[in-house]
Amino acid sequence: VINNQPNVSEATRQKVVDVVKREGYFPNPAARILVTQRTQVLGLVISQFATEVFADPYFPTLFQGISRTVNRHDYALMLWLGESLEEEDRFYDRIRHIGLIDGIIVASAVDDDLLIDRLTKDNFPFVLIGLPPNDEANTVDVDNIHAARVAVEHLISLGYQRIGTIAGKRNLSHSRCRLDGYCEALRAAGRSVETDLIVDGNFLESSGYAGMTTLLQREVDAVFCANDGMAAGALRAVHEHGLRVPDDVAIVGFDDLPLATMVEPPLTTIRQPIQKLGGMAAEVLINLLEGKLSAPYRAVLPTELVIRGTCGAVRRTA
Amino acid sequence: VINNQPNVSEATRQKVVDVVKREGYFPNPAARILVTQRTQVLGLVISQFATEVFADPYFPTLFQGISRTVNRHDYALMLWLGESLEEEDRFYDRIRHIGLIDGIIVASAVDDDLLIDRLTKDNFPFVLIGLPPNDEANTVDVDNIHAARVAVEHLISLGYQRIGTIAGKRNLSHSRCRLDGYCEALRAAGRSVETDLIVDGNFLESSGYAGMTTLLQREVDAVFCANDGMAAGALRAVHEHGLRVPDDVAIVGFDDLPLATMVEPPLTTIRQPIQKLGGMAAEVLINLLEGKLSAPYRAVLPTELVIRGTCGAVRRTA
DNA sequence: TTGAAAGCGCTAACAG
DNA sequence: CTGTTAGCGCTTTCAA
Repeated sequence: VINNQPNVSEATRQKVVDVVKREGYFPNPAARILVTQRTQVLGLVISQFATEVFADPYFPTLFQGISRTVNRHDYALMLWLGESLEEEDRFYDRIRHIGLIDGIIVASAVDDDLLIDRLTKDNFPFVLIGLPPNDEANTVDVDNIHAARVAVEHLISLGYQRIGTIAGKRNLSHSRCRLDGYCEALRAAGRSVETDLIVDGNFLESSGYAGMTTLLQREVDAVFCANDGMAAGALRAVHEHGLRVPDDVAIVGFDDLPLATMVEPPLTTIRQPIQKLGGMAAEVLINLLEGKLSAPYRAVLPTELVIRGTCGAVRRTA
Repeated sequence: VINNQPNVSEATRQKVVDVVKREGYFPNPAARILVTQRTQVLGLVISQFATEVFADPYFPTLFQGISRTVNRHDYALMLWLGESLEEEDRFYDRIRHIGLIDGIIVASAVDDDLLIDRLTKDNFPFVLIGLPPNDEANTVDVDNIHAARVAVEHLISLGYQRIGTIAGKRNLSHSRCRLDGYCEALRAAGRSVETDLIVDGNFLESSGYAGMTTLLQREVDAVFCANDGMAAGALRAVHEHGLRVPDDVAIVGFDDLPLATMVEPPLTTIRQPIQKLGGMAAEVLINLLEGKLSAPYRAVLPTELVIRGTCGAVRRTA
């Protein structure tokens, strides 16, 4: 009766339901897990690297998307934040064997992530938010290359000449793709990619500030930042150098977080559907677990260029 | 052997350890839970109201503190984000009975939170981050009243005359305490509390902006904001009105989030040890569960006034 | 110090 | 359609 099986008479069902109500009965999940071998719990893993950017609203937004979907399917969600790298071994075992989980969402993996390797080798179900690291992995992502390309093409179409970029850490597929998109756009427009105009950041505001300080010396007139946080830092650097945005320097960000509308001028940026990305990851994982989808499954969500105030109108023609 | 019991010979122990290694054996957690009645899992609940402010770095920071402590004790962490209020009933049952958890950390409860009532009534172990809602509750918090008072006293000591405040939602103990502290400081200085100078916010940047816009019309020369996000909004409003900070208007925030140093001028604010707050909550809950602490347990963590650039030097004397 | 046995609360299979 | 039973993998107790 409890599990809504079809072959019970209405009378019996009613009787049982009554007793359940009266006694406040709940099935013991541990016993159920023991026999079904299913926990109805998903694990969400944020690897070590990400903890430094963890305060970025990107993650909470992702959580909300995941949580909503997980709740709707009557699953639960276990959270694992990576600690130091040395502990990764122990970390993996804990997640995998003590974790009581049916599958894992990996929210932010670096290249050659130990976790991904192990998961793949052990054939444990997981969905990665990012680029597929191997042929078997299930992934959910946006097309970062395309999105970045759109951003930079926007800059080009407005007539900017020396377009730099502040990239994220190179061991992240997101960062590399956005950088690739930047290069593609430049080449497609018949321009050369100057390595001088590519500086490294780490997604934090401070690194955007530092990166922009460098780029300003190299006389860029526009910059594409791999996320909004760095774009905000870049904006601050431009202002502190006594220059104006977008008159002297244009800026495009990536993410479209709330802060994009809080800075002055508001940020032109690429919107990615973060919440949906999380929801989709959870949805895919659950469907995979329930056999409604077969691995490897890949989903790509659309992005959108949001034009605000950091790029100005069309200005010069080359 | 597995559970490190004392009465096993070294030889046997070694033999077992070898086999475990070789076979890659892990005890089945469900079976263990079934018999021990302990899951070694903590639940972290963020109630419905908070989801709107969830992107504020406050929560990720709290998570990190909790997660670290939880990991160190070899516990795991289950995450529950509140959904719509109508669902609260179902939500409670899920957390409580399907949740596989030994205890709960409630990160942000509103007054008369259904969850708290139920937990208390059911005598289920939990730790609340905030003010004790009843005599039995275990809590971890900072002294918000005192902290707010220090903030406003700072403003008073610098000679500001018309000091307003942008408060958070009144159904949150944090908000009320910070407002109380504001009032206390004013009264202690022999000033009257003008209700005109108290405006309501919701912890979001936008509400700080709106609140400041109102307060500017009422000609404040200083404002205490219940969090840094609103302080950033207030700052934006002041700038857009063509006024300068701190020359025309002084601002004090609360939290000391990274953004405090990212705005211009950097924010004078109250620093609260968010990560420690989370760690302490987890620590207390675990100790409670393991009988090393007895309920009700209360911890109060210290805060600190961080002076930066939004309050200026001493200027006028009354 | 070790081995054997009971039982945690459930689901699934099968007999009535 | 309903009632009974075996067994999931562990911990705990008790006997050897």
